[in-house]
Amino acid sequence: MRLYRNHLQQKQEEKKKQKRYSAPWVDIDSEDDGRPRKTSVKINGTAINGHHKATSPSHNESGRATSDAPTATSSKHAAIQEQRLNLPITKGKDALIREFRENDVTVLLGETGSGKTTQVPQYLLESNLAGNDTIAVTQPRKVAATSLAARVAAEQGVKIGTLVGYSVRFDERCGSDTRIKYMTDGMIVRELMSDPLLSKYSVVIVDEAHERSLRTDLLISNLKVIQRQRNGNGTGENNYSKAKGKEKEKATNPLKIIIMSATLDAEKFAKFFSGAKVIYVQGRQHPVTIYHSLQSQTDYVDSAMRTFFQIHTDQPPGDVLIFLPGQEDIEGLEKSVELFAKQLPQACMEVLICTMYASQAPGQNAKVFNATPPNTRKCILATNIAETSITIPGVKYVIDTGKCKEKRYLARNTGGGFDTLMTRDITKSSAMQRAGRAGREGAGFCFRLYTEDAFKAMKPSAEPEILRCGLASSLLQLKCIDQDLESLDLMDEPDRDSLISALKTLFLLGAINQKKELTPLGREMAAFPLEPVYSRAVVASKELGCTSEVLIIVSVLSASSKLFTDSSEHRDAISESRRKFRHSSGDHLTILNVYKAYQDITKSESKSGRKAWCKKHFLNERALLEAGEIREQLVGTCQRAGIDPKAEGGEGKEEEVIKSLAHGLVANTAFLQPDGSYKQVMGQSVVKIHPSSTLSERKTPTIMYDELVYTNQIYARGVTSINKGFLAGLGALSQRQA
DNA sequence: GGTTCCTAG
Repeated sequence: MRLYRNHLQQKQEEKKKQKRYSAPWVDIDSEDDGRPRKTSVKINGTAINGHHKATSPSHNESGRATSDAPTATSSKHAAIQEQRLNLPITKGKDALIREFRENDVTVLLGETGSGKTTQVPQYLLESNLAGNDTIAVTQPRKVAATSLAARVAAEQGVKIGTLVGYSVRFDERCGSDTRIKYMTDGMIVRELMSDPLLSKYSVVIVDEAHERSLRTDLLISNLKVIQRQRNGNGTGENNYSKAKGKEKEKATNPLKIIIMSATLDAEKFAKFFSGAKVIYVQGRQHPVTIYHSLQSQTDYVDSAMRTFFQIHTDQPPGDVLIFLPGQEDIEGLEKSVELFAKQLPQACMEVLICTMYASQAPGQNAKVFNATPPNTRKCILATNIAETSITIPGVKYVIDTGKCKEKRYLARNTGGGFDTLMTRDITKSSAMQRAGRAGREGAGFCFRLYTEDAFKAMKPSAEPEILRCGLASSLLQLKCIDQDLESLDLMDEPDRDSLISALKTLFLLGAINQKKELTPLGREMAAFPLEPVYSRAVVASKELGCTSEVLIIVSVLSASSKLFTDSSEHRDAISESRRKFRHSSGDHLTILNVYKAYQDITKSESKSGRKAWCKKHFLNERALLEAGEIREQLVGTCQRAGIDPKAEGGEGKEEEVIKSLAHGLVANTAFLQPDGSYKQVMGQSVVKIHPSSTLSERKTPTIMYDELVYTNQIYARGVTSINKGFLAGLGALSQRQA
């Protein structure tokens, strides 16, 4: 395939002639016949099913299903049923049911669009394989859980929260009659703490297991143990009738496990469950023609731009999705595409640029879903958010830079104790997932800004999260159910250093003792859905009488969206506006000021007034709303734990708030050195206050911080000035010698 | 002078 290069670009490229690629792309996928592939269900390599009628894809698994209200008219219901029958998985229904009946553990390998996530729970229910208990279907993301539940409820013709329901943080739609329950993996891991055998569920379906989130991994390990306890010492044979005959206590109802994975790792799951059956279900995806660049492109932002204009000037209509590692590159590319688009000849289609990344305001993100205006091509610049979380309609072309950013925890005893955030090459499965985004609605094209050899050299799939992140929080949760990261049978064992780091953190906080045993304080802390450093602060605030303030601060810090919006464009206006909320002690009390100011506004202003106020002060209202929900939840936890959530230090008691936080952040402290940098109290690292902090550029003698992140340097984020004498009182200094 | 993506009765 040859790509047209226009005059404008040629001028631009003359300087970089040596970098140019003459015949830019190599076709590695010739399966471009414009027809959806035939579908089949294979069991252990054997296809047990034949051809499928070619139809347009009726719905996707990530589910844009909420519009199908359960009050559907009969014709609407009929339409839904027909869509159901046309799913690739439908022809394999009987074979699947047979397999589920015969096996306690099944690994279901299903491509996107196969319908496995919506159909399998219904098959189990309809064939009475779940007995009278509930079928749990876990998801790594909240949106997926809620929208899938809505879709399946519509298919069953019931209202959500009756036969079909969901359970995610802050939102539960379940009743006593709920038999199919979609939930986040975090939710079921929390349930383990009160019901270690998960006795409510007769089937647990772990979806998106290939993503290997920390919570999914912990769930899978626990399921293996639970199944052994509930089914007797099962050796792969069906223990259903055996267990039933015993009529022991209620918890002995048998458990079936279904692991659903998109690709590749299926054998690993099967092996983990001592040779469980693997079933393969093909999906429905339109063909995507993939092109690789002939030479590796070092300046991926620039070559993404050139590739976009090649498509734009040469290819038929269809939107373009460009994958970039982060906000900075997105903003940069946005500017240059804008600039070039203005100089296009009259005959060209217009270019509409949409940007999409998690920290962008929701309204801005939502713009990609607007219909593309006539004679216009959408150019969507996105991070990984468009890879799995969100499906954008209308995309026919994908440009893949092959880069992403990855967070990785560096253990304390290897000179770390902080997260690194680096741009790195993506994995094979990620590259395939990105390419697939071009084939959702019809045949598509993917342009990779890296060579075929570079693709071949990529790692097959991402490292599981358990090898990449801090473990203190999970370890504390496990300790509460008498388990341990060391003794638990895990698919991948975490790093020794990472484990020691987590133990050290919990010991410093007083959550475990020298014998690694859970302390009463640790149990108190574990009740809070917070990082241990923050639950420690909440517990400390009880004595210091300022729980109300600490809950606010900790809630804002735990929210997934950032409180302050950031854009290189209005940098000065932003810092000017922030001065109003600034507290001289640092970021934590500044957060408190912002939250209180917002609370005041809420009393007098309408919804739109609040929104305008946030916009004016460059605040992210979503963060404030989310913090409000978290705070409410924490108030409930406090009440159950016998902590008065309304206890307020009030005016003049700011010191108490800082002290409470310091109980949690003891290990996150540093001293000013003569050269203006900071040195960790515990650890050897030299750190710098992040430029976004109110304390950056100030010479504060002693600081505590929420976290360290290594990007270009080691930055401390969320910084507050702290009294050195008080720090010594917490034992932080003596720990240093130990 | 600068931040991928998720998530917790």
